[in-house]
Amino acid sequence: MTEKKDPLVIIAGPTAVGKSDTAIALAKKINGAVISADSMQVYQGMDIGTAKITQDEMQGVPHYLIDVLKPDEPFHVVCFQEMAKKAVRKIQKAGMIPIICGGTGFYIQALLYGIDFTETSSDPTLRQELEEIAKKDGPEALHEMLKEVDPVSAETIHPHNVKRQIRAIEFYRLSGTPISASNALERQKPPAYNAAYFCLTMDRQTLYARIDKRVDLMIEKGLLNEVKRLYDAGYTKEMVSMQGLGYKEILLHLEGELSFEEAVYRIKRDSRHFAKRQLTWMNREKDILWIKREDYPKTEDVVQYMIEKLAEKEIL
RNA sequence: GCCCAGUUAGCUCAGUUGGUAGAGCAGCGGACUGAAAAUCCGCGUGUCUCUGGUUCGAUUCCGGAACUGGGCA
Repeated sequence: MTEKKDPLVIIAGPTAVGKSDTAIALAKKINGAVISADSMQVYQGMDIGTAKITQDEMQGVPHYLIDVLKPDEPFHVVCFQEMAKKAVRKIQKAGMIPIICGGTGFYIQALLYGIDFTETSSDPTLRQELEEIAKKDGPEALHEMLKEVDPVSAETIHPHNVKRQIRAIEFYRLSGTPISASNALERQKPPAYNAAYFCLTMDRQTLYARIDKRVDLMIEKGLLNEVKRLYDAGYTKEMVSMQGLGYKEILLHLEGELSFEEAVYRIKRDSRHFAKRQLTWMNREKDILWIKREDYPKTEDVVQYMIEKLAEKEIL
């Protein structure tokens, strides 16, 4: 407790709950700058489907980690962590307060707790090999492999969850230690910042109605054309960016596998599922300050509440 | 008006040779530490449309009614 940790404001919550607006309103009040914690808004040319805020909407508030990559460039937690850390420092140097705003809980966790990913990297060739094994001999074959090198992970990771099994095996191959041991260690870390972790939420029905409406709006704004443009530019559904909600479905439609109607239906449905997953993640995060939109219908009320909390935590 | 077919979970439909029923989707819950808008897991009681009859017992068989869809007038 000798040195004081750097301040950090976090605004999280499910998709369509109103995070971006809140972040801008707060930033204007407290001289803040926004760092997007979003795995899709980093990509250029993906504006409508990610509900990315426009230059106008930013109202002069600086934004980081938006439009920084081309859709064929890789992006993942470690990229996020590095870039976000840098952005935090830069914002602090400018005498401003960093506001993390986004719905990717995993990313926020990685930054907040300073999870150490550096001891291993990733190995695309190995991943591919393991993927083939899963395809040929079934996911159970991978599970058998995992059991040998990391029985603890084999217990926790479901045999059908190919992605997580691959990562666990990869981790062991590269580091010589089981990922389960590393995770157990990392889990004990205290937050690396003096953070106020806000999570916006609202009644499920209202949220779902907002999601459906927002998807309709995306269609009106020309999501189809946006995806067509990306498709024509040669971006394919194998890319991480094109697995974003709204993109993968429209892509299937463009390739003739889905009617437009079905694509839209799926975007709405999967966005609802996504929102639920986001909430599940937040539910188990520690020290979250929940804000129910029913209790604070106006953005200015939310901001007012946040400022009170920030003062309590001596962030302001 | 007549003739067929249907009516079972929020939706689409199985099924019960008569012993009160189950899939997919939706919905709900959960996991997650270098793909995370990804990936994966768990959860199924509902007047079996209503109403008479046969039967120890009917959602199931028979009669009638209502509604829906199709055909003929």
